[in-house]
Amino acid sequence: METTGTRTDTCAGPPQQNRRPDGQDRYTISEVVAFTGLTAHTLRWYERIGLMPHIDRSHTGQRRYTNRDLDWLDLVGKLRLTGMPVADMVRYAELVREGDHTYTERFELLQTTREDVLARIEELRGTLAVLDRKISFYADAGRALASERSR
Amino acid sequence: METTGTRTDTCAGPPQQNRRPDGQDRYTISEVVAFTGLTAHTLRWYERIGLMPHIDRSHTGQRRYTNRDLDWLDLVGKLRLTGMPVADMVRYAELVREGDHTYTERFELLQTTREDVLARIEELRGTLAVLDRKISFYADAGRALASERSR
DNA sequence: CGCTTGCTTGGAGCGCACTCCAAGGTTCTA
DNA sequence: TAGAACCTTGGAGTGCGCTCCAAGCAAGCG
Repeated sequence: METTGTRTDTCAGPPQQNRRPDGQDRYTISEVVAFTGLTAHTLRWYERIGLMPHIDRSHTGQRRYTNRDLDWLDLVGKLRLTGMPVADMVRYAELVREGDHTYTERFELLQTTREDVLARIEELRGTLAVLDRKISFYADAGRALASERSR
Repeated sequence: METTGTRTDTCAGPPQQNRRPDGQDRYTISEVVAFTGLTAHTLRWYERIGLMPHIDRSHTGQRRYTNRDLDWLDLVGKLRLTGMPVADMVRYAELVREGDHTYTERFELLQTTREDVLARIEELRGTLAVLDRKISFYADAGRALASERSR
């Protein structure tokens, strides 16, 4: 049976530790599932579309992830939260693979993303203001109804 | 030809005015497209899935939106920005249609949404911190490379 | 009157990000 | 050494939120 989103009982949570020290960091896919909250399907899919660096294999061909891979997945998770399309993340991954001469392009991509995140936060603040107005309206209406009932 | 996302040249922008005063507020679908930035397809689809209140029709059956409808679409737009699923918005619309006795339920739904938005903002802040760290890393690397080149 | 533009409908299609399946090989535990 | 649990692959399927299509009616204009 495929282990799919098993015991991530509580929600996402902060970056899980329990990592092994560098040198003994050869995690199976299901360990990475436990670390990241992603499914094994998604991890393999990320690899297929070029979102992952080359992943080590055991002598029988099973994936063995490293601490570096986990770090990368942390970053991907963060970028995902910003709403960045997977295609853009793949672009970034390609730049990383291409080597040092892509530093400026990566820099620009990150800065654009940063601006997007700031804009998103502002949008959400605007929405929060609207929600707060509505909520206080309903709170007032609720109080009015309650005093109506108690009369 | 279907008018689809015509002259919303600049980006979303603040809530457009140019509304007509209440009483003469009978907008065609293409006017609402101009106001909201949504497509006519999307507006009809919103109606089909129950996300809109009943929309007035002209004597020949064409939609005539009111200022109230525009207000509702503004709210929907804000909620959409929070990532709230359309199904949840439909639920909220149903509660509104069902009348006053759903006040508490609406109140709770809005409060839950408010919490979600706050959590989203916090997530984005976390991502921003990561981005800033990476950006300053690349900025340093860029400077190092520049001084390398100038030697 | 014809022409263009806009609006109507139900239903089909699309892009994204997964999500799952089938069939088979591997690894761990008792 | 049996059996359960886990891993592999390519490709197909899913759910969401639109997005578009075809065929037809309606309104304004020269």
